[in-house]
Amino acid sequence: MKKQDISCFECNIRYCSILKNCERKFLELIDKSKFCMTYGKGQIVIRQGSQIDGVYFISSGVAKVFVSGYRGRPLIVGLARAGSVLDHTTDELGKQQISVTTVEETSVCFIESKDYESICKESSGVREDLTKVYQRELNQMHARMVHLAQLNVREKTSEALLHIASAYLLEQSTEPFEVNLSRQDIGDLIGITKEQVSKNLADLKHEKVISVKGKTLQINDYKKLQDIVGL
Amino acid sequence: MKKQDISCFECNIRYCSILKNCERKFLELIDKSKFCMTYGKGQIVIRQGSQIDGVYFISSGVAKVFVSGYRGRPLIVGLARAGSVLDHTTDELGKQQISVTTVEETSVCFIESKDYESICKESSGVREDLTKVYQRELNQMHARMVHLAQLNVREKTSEALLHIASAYLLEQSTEPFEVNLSRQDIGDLIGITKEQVSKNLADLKHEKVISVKGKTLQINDYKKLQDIVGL
DNA sequence: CGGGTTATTGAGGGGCGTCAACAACCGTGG
DNA sequence: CCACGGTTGTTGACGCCCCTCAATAACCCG
Repeated sequence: MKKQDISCFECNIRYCSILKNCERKFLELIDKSKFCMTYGKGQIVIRQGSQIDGVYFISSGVAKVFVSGYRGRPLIVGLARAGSVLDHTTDELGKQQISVTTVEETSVCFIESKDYESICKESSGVREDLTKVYQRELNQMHARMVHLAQLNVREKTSEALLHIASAYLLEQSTEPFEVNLSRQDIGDLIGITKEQVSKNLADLKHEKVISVKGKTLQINDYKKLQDIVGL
Repeated sequence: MKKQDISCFECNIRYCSILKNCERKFLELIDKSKFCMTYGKGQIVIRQGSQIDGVYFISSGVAKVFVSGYRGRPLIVGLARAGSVLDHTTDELGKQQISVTTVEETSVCFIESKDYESICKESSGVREDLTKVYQRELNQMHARMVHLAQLNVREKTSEALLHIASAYLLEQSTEPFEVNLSRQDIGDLIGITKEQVSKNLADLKHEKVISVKGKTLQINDYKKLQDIVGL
């Protein structure tokens, strides 16, 4: 983990993050109080149970956000990518309720809660965007709950692939891309075993829906994947 | 559904809802712009896809909050009870993303989004509580996702019972109480079939953990249920 | 190149969904 | 009040999906 400050005004996610409508004077405040860090792949950004209270912005890279589950298995509740914000992730006592580890090299910015809250209080731009983020997050979580509850493993595998693609690629690109997630990780995204992931990826490969070679993945047929997931 | 206004100042949930720290002048505003309604059991409060944009407060009763799922099965994402708030339940276009139907006779208050937002903007008390509500909600959803993903049906049944009890009872009361949820509903709370609910309730009954007679349910041993759920 | 992790594939078995038959319950109308 | 049809709940048989375990292969890093 190395520290390297970038100006908020030149940040690549300035216009796609939750701060896109942040007024200039507040962005200046954030710029002064923030910490920027870059983590190598596989490093811990947040550890569940720790007491750091604040907000993290992901400015590049991909990280897995997970909670500890049963019998030693985590559940990956989502993949964070450039533009994602990790907010309100603590309980009432300020203890982190999630863990975050990087999958790629990723850069994050951190603002302490008190600084962030004072800005939220003042800035209607930030507040409105925050509201929308919540709305989307809530609806996404509901969708994922349905997937976890009702899909079979083939459908779950397809769902996981779509989730991964949306974290790694813009739109529905059919470009090959390198994924540093293990089969176990993919399984933990959707609550199935690594063996089932292997088998179902093999199936989808034979059906030419995807191509897999080593860690590179390529999605040839988004429509088919969406059809499998259904709804 | 019948309309019947109650003053916010005399409302039974005034001090346990999200408005508990709402300043007097804002509560006056809410009091003027709100609509109070009482629904009989089994009535629709919100229909997924409808365009009503605003916030609902539950002042009494119990309602199921659900999203449509696969193969005609809904997933009940939670039970709302007195003090619950249904907020940010629409997508960007203002379409409701959840359905809510009453299980008991329940009273709700409704405030239009624009009124609500102007109050959020002004009232730091409301805003802070809202933040905490989000925090809790998010963490609860994560917990439920883990349950959906990783528990077996016996554990899921126990989890559902704890969920129901917390919606119907104060603390961990061992009083019998009447539940108007069908076995199917209980199954839809946690993604299992009604038959499995039946079987597992019978098991728990034989183990004296619960008592069931008709629609009345009694939880004798909370600790045991929590042990079964584990973690 | 070699040891350790990760991926693949198959065999086996059990958990749980599906189906079906029957019982209990509920509101309605005779 | 009982009759009765419709809904809901209970229980069992069956079978398949998917988890577990294991053996082998592929990969990765020093």
